[in-house]
Amino acid sequence: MNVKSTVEIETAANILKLLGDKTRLTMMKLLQVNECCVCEFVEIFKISQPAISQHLRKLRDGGLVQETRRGQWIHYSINKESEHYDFVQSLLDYLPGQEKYLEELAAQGLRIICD
Amino acid sequence: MNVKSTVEIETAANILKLLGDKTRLTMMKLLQVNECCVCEFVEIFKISQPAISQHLRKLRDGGLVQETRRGQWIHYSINKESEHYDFVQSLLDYLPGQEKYLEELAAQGLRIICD
DNA sequence: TGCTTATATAAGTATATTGTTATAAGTTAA
DNA sequence: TTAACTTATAACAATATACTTATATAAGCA
Repeated sequence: MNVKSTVEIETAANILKLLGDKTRLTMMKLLQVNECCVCEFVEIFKISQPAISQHLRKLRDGGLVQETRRGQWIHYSINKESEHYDFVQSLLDYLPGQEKYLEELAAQGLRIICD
Repeated sequence: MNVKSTVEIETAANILKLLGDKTRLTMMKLLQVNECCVCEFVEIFKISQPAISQHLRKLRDGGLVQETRRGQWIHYSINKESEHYDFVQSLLDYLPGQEKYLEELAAQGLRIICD
């Protein structure tokens, strides 16, 4: 195992605050293994589209995710270039997979509409 | 390496929210290697004694730390029996040691007053 | 162009969080 | 018992957070 990098306390606290919300944490766990379209998050979570957008903005402002526009859709993915990628991944590795949400979408035929 | 236990998303979000505060995160990092008296935290952080007490209560209610009374002093330590001990430790391992605070106390002769 | 769809931003509100000061409760010792 | 000391709790205020609805922006298409 490589030497573990350290994260300054204040920086770490900010990251943990971002992840200390059920919606954002679930988003991050989904993004750990799948790129997701905003419209998918809107289907998955029981909150409004602006609320989704605001959560994603926080994650993006914190450098944890990045966005890619594909036509009229915007896909979010983990920012692998983040200075704190290892730290975040090690946290996410403790969480159970949240693929159930994607499977539900697939069952409803909603998974592919923005691919 | 042993199989990693998983922490339910909601539980993890609650723990991360607890740790997503600079004061509490620093407390936890200190407790990772030292038992600390409330009075030491009061010296270390630039907030009132009740504010310290309220942070410690949150950590205790979350099961992350435990208290031991020693005469009129109360010492806090990491709760090694916590179901989420590994998860929390793995986070703390990414943070730089905060011994500087204890060294400052020692330099002022305040480290031993409640031992 | 104008219409539809996807996403972001603005503004407002309810609640949560983090601090404060005042006070209570528990321990020690005169 | 009374006084001094340590810590916790209560009450409150300021600020932050996470929603909501309304609206703006951007892309795709008839």
